Amino acid sequence: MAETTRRNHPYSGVIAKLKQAGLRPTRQRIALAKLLFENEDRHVSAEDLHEEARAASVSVSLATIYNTLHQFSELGLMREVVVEAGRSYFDTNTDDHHHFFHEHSGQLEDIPSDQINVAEMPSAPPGTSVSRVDVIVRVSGSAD
Amino acid sequence: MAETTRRNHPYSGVIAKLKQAGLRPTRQRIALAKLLFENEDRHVSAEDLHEEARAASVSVSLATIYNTLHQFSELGLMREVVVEAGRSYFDTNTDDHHHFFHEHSGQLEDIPSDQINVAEMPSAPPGTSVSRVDVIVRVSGSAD
DNA sequence: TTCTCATTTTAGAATTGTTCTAATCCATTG
DNA sequence: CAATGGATTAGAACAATTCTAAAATGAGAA
Ligand SMILES: [Mn+2]
Ligand SMILES: [Mn+2]
Ligand SMILES: [Zn+2]
Ligand SMILES: [Zn+2]
Repeated sequence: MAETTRRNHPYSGVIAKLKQAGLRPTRQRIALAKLLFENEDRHVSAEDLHEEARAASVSVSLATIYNTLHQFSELGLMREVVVEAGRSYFDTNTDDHHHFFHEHSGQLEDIPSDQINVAEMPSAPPGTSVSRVDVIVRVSGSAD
Repeated sequence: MAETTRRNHPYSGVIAKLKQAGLRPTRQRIALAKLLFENEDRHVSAEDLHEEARAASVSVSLATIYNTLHQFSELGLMREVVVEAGRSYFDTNTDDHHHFFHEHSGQLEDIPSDQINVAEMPSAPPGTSVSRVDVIVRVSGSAD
């Protein structure tokens, strides 16, 4: 169905997604959503996406890139991942999963949640509740 | 022995530590090492430590705070922990352990490694080796 | 001791990633 | 269409960190 829809009306996939999330399908949001969601799952920084938009001749300001990434994240369409001080990554994979972080390249790689198992978690400190558990496996090239 | 040494020569503890690490025991490094290592394990940001030094009437520039935290980390005297984009924390606990991150206060709290168990780790991607595994349990106050 | 020199520290400028502002633009609705 | 509230934007502002190059200082030699 998503297939058919996409073939007949090239934009309706992301437009529907945006509307469902309660966001106006503006030119910029549609273009960014296409870049983000009509490909494989990705991990992008704001600059990455800005550059990618430019490369695709989509004119969007950096402020809008940030606005959009934050809105998409708040609405659960994607999520923010922090691995390096001073730079945020945004992840289009919203499934429960973890990450390899390649220290030399700065790339993130998914670890599906069934390939890792965090057991014997201590209980959350009094008065708090767990909002998320992140496992980051930092790897470096063997040549390093 | 550390006890006796410390009683007789108040600075020799950290001085020895610095020398052993191959660092000249300068006034600034001695003062910062005392603040960092002669108390319980801590998680500090550069600004935190700068402020703490000022409070203790130790005159140290912010540049030196950064230099020192990085040197100490590179030499294995402490380690850097990244939980929020845009701010680094430095951890005086060099044991293998993980963290609760209190989202409301920005505080880190240790989880001893025997209280958590990361099992069934996938093997590192070809050509890489694991340099570290970080588990961050993000918690928010139940009132949030 | 004093001298010497490499190491360290420093103030302030520069850089980086991100957020803010307030003017303009545009999607939606009637 | 016209009205209007939300969205976008350029550029300024901001916060954390790094850089620079000049001044200070620790440590060993004389
Ligand atoms: Mn990047
Ligand atoms: Mn702090
Ligand atoms: Zn991911
Ligand atoms: Zn810790």
